[in-house]
Amino acid sequence: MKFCLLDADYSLDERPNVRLFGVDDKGMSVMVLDSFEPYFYALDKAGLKERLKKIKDVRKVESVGMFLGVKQKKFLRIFCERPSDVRDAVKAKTDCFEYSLNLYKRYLIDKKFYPLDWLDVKGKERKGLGFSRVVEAANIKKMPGGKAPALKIMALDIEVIDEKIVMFSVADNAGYREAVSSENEKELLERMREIFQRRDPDMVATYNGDQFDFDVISRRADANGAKLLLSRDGSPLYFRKSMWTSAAKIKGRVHIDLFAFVSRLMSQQLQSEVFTLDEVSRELLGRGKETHSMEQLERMWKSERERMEKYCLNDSELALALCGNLLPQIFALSRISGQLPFDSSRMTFGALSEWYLVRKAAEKGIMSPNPPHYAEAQARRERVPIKGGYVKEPLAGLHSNIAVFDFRSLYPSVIVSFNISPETLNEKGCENYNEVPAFKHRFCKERTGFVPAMVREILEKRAEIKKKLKAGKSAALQEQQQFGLKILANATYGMFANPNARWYSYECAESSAAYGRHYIQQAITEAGKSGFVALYGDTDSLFVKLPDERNVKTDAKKFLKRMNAKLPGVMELDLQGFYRKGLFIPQKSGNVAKKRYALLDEKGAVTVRGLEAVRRDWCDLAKNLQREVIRLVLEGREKDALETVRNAVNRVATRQIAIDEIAISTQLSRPLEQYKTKNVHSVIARKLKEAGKPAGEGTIFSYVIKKGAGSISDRAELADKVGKDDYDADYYVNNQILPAAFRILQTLGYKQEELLAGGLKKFSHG
DNA sequence: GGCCCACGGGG
DNA sequence: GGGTACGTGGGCC
Repeated sequence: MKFCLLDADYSLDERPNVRLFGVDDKGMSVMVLDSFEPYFYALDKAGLKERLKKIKDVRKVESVGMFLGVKQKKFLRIFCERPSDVRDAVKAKTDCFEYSLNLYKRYLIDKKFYPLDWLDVKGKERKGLGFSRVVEAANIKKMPGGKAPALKIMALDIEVIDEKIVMFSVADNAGYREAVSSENEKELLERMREIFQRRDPDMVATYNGDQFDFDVISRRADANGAKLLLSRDGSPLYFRKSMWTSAAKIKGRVHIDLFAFVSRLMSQQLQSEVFTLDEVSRELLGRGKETHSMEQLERMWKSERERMEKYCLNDSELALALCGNLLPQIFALSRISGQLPFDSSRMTFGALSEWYLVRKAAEKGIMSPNPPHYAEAQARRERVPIKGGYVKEPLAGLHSNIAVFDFRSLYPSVIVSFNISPETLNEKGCENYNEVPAFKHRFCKERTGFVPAMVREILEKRAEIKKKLKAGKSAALQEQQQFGLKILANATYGMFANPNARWYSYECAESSAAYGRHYIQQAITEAGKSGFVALYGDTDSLFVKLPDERNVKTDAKKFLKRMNAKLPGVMELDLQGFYRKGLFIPQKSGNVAKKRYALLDEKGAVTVRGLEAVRRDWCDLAKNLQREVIRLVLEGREKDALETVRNAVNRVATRQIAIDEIAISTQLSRPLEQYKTKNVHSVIARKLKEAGKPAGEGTIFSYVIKKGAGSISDRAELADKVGKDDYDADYYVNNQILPAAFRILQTLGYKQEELLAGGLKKFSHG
């Protein structure tokens, strides 16, 4: 039988088994069981073999030669059921390695299987669990090539009112659409189970399902005593928890949380810096969604259920449509890194890079360094922070006719060009070095280090693909591949700097950053010599304009050519784009204004970076106003921007405002007793509790500041209890509207009082 | 000015 | 496999 590999796990039930999940060439669901013995390595020291014989769990020992750093050494490969336990028994006497790899990861690495590979399996076939085909493998081998399989993909979205599920919707790629609502939660969950079993998707897509939908579903199923079997193997929904994330897993189906992927791995590629389903859909699909406040949804639930069902279904449809763009990218990343789509879509850059290196090291007979123990990781964390990229402070204000350059894969090309690797750092006996600017570190030139060799492979593959793309060959697939390669290459610097990483190296990270600073500064200097005004620079990018009205394009191209002739190794400066306008905005505290700007491109699209009034603790009125002001300023309509602000002030003062527009949402992060200071949260939590409403960790509410005496928190009231005549207009003008608008307009030299009609210094309607 | 607490996504 | 991130801003005292 041939099947396409999508997912894997392991069980130790009767004997160690790796379970492979996928679909066959007819799209039928497949589970393959393959026995696989766990093992780990120990440095072969005198007497170790004898001692191992006395340890009960040890089943088999093999001698192998592998590289430890640059030296060939003898190791023992020790087969046993629980590598971590056996390692504890021998670690005092010798160094142990690769004892903490999850069994399915070990298996995929050793077999050289990559996700999305087609595998040919021979063995005993039987029916079982919720799979169309179950095979106990006698032999599995990799097949050449093969297309992506036909997968059943289903998106899911839920609606919650008063912390209870009242509605859910699904949309699958066979055209099935359904929204189900009920006051009876148990019934709702039963319907969900039934739909999962009947539609039987291979993949389930959500938007923030890890932290929200499945978390709520799991808790509500418990609360209702409902058995919620969404999986194929009869196991319950479970969460793979890690430090600050948890990942919802449905055995036999691959749950992809699109938000987890977009916010971790795609964020830099997107124009938007807000990763709401609305914004991401707008950018990737060209269509967004209606957004509603919590209060609006509550009202809809009471009186417009059909409309709410439509709203809910639309969210599932958007998630499904996003799969069209994002799944191929996730698959490309999995094909390159060797990590399962479930994992690769949730990893950080650093983790991806590390697993890629683990795989490559195994291929080359190199022992992977161990991840640090807690104390070691803590010690690494306590070192002086590594000095990061160079930031050229922006010229605050509005500028026209802008060109943006950036180094193509700055850190990867630095790592390759200067051979930055833990083994080449200050290598003894080496006479030919690269010397790091302003540091004493030296990297041997005589032999290519492991990390630079791997990064070079990635960069070369990417260059090859880009060549093919230029030749016009099957663009979509190539685009996805080069995206995956780019992500992986860029991840390496972050891995050097990550205290939890196996190949962590303070010196390598410090050196990469030092070279990076050196070359961006050189680019800034050279741009100046070419007649440009440098507006802003950060780490690997440079924003420039010409001091006069000449068009920037021809000069930019000339400069690029000159600059690239000077750069060493594989380093290269790219033209990122041209912009009609750019607004650089100073920071509130401190005087460095990095990472805060808004750009208007030649097609009229606005990119905003680093502005804070996108958060739910700003009211909608202030958030929308800030966006509008940015857009108007970029379009050269300062007067209109000013007028818009004055209008908003006026509307607040004359109470022509819906409460929804000034409601501020926030979330309780702890139980009432644990609040040390009086603030909006503790005040509202007490009120909720007194009214017998939920007020625990995670409870979200909206509030409005009422007029009257006392502190702001004293005057906070739940939004649905405040009437139009009760809100504090002064607060909303002075603490929400003006700060949001002034943040932008002060860069153009306006004074706060100019935003108020009639030259008032401070707004007060009293 | 120092501390406390929140933001991110979802409803 | 996991021993809460990360940088920043508003409100309280």
